Amino acid sequence: MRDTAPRAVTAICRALEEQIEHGLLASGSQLPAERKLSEVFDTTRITLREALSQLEAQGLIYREERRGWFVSPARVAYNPLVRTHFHAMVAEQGRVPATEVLSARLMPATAEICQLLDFPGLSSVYQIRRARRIDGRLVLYVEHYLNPAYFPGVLDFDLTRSLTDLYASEYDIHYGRVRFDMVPTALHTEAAGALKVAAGSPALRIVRVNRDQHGRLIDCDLEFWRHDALHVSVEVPE
Amino acid sequence: MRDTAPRAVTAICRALEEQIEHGLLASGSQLPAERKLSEVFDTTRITLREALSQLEAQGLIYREERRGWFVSPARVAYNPLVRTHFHAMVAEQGRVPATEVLSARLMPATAEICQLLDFPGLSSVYQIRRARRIDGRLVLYVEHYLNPAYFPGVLDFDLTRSLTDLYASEYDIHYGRVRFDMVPTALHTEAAGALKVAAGSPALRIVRVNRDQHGRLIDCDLEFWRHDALHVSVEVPE
DNA sequence: AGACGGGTTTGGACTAGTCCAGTAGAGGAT
DNA sequence: ATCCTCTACTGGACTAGTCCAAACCCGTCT
Repeated sequence: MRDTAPRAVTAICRALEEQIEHGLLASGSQLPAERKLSEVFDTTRITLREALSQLEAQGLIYREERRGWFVSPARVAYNPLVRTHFHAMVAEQGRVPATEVLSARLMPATAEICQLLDFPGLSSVYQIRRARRIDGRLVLYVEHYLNPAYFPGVLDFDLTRSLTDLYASEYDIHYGRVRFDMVPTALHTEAAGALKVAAGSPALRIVRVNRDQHGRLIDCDLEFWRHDALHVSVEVPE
Repeated sequence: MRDTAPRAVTAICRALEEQIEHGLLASGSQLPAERKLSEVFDTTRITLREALSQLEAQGLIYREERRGWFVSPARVAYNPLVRTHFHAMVAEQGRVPATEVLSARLMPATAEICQLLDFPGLSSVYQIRRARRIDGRLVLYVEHYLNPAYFPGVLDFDLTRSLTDLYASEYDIHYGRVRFDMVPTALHTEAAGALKVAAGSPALRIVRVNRDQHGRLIDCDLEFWRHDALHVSVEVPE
């Protein structure tokens, strides 16, 4: 019984999965409109959208707000143990990185940031908000919080660059110990807006707390990755 | 305009979030029925369910098939760099672990397993399927694949135990290098069934490939975690 | 006490629409 | 050629239901 009549949503998912796997729908290409698809599968748009959401959760397809559905490109590998940065990491994997600065300012640190950077209450921090792309697709929203004591005048530099490079060349500060915390969750409104996707889409939240070569807490990053854009790869030595 | 009339789904999410954060809905407790909630918020069940799905994506609540919605308990920390196992890890964090064996057998290795374990085609492997709980809640579905050459007769032991311990005490084999690959995705039908949740719910897929003290590939695990059950914590030394 | 049975309640799945708000492209004015 | 406006089309949000099957509770029969 179950095999002869699987639920409609499952059937639609399978059909689309198959098309994608067999390359009939190329990576990055757009799917037909929801209304078209609901006709093709002879169902309502609600049911069809349920199926699309499921494929989105799997990471097979993604949507752009009011533009349509697209086949997800391959994920990039993210290795927290390898000391690198976004541009180098993406380029190494044969993809094209891009960064844009959304805002950069000195602001009062939130309670969360105070805790992460071991600040007393009512401290100030530099906040840099950036959005990053892979092959033109927005995949990452980051908030960087820098300890102003170590980076005077940092806002005057070109913040499109890798901060790793900037720290090294301008302040002679290099990353030492790093702590990562990765949480599968959903995008909050602000991150969703920056990535031009619906709030509540699945995401991977990565909190990085960085120390320099002297063990001092220098900055932390709050990253929100599109959940289908990466896979985390860790090689643990003996 | 946007602030005076946020969309209904967002409003419902906020209301529920607030209740949960302020402890009015205790961790693990059940929410009222969908029909009740849709009355409370004066909307349809579809809209209400949309809101619940969003909170589920965030990891704030979770559902049990045909039983209802519950407030998610706290996540456990998963540190790939610390050589430990499920039971020890969970117990250390003051939670109660449990394991059940779903099946255990010798079977032909799939193409994927052959690749991971560096087997030639048409090889055999031991497959052990298990489901694991934290505080009674099903959170993890695992498939272990063991190289039969190194673990003769392994199926005769109590497979509820930690395999790490079993390897050490019965075969004098200890974990050496380990490779992790973590992918945010959705549960496939089989894993969903074992965890008693809807297929397609968000999940974290972790593939572990393990070597022993001599550098030999001994086994690999395909893990499917409920996405709201864990956060991955990595401490990178200098 | 324990097994069975039947009704109630719950979520699961789906139909058939409406109205709204951005996007993008065609065509005309400059 | 460039800019702009207008429009068709896209997804986003939502309403108002129906039917089904599993889970649960409770009472009865053994």
